[in-house]
Amino acid sequence: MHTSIIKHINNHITPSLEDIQLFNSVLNQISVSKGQFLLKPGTNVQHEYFVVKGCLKAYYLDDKGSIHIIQFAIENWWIGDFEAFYNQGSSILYIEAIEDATLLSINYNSLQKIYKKAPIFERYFRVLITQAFIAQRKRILSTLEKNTKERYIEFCMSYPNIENRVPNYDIANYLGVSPENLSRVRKQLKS
Amino acid sequence: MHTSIIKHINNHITPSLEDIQLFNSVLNQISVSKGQFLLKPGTNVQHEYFVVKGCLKAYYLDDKGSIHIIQFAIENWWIGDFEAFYNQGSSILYIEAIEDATLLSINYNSLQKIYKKAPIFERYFRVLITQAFIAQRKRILSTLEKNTKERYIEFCMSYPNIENRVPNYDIANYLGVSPENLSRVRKQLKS
DNA sequence: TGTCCTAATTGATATAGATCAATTAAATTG
DNA sequence: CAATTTAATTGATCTATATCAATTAGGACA
Repeated sequence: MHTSIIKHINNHITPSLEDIQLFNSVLNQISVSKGQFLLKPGTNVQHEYFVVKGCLKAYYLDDKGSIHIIQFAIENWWIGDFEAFYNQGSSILYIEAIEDATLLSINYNSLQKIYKKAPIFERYFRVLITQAFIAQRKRILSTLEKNTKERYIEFCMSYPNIENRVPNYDIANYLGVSPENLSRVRKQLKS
Repeated sequence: MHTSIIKHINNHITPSLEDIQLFNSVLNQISVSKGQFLLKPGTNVQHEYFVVKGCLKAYYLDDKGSIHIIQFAIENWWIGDFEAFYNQGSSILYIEAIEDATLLSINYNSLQKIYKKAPIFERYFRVLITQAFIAQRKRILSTLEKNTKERYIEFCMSYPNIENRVPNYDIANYLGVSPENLSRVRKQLKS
């Protein structure tokens, strides 16, 4: 039994034991070490991933060769190219481990079967996506409303302790500012 | 029967006739005229709204008194304070009609009952929220990646014909730029 | 149809943050 | 643990866009 994800599920829905066993049975455990990729653009996306241990980032590489970080994921977060997974298309994102990581993967077809046999999992994923939606709205509002300093503070609070797990240039990238600028902001915050 | 929303539902799921009738039975039709508010901050959010006709905007008013537009909605879009609705909390958003509008509202408790009796609607809303999630991710990426001109073009393409329905200062606000700047950008695009 | 009000445009200036370049600090690795 | 690579900091400019102020254009309505 993959206890960490089951705990996570039980925090959101109250499935029967059979439901849990069904869900548990389709999970696969994966390890990636720091710097390795879980996903690259062009790959057909068959899986979403639950983080048991470690830290990862999902990013987009644009035409000009610039990276844009979409999401960090730490313990008990789901990560993946959600759009491609949902449309069963090919990925536009890189997902790279920032720390050695242990993950659980779930396959698209397995998930569809689960929805059929145990529809309560529709709710689980609806709740998760709703929360992710709300978090994104916060991020958009934050960009519109706040300056770099305020957004850095907000970021540190919403991803607890992440500033010690993720390089600053990644945080700067996530916030959409230059590493130099973030460095100056952090200096101000110290004093 | 509220045909426009039923058509919309049928585009996403294949419910039984009874399911449809159940859903239809809990909808209420509402009219708001241009400039009127569908929702204001502090209100307990009991409803989400489907736009039958018209155009609306949802925005947040920050501490400094600045407005930030979260979303426009035209025909066949859902609008509301999704976070507050989901948490059954009080609104932080204004929703205001930009044109005279006809809407269908659904009540939170009714929706919970529908989820129980006709769980296929869990799927309907999961799909909608997933699409909204994806659209938001695009908006975040767009902000990170593109300059004002590129984002204005992208905006016009993704909300078809909206530049003729919505004032430019609202579009500027949505994009997070000043009206003056957007005006200059539009001038460039003409030539 | 003219008056009033709101929106859009244009010009001049200010500023947050980007970029470029150099230096220092911290992590990796043989 | 020394050597090398990678990240963070600092300083000096540059630039996109904000802000402020004034003018023009459009729409709504009496």
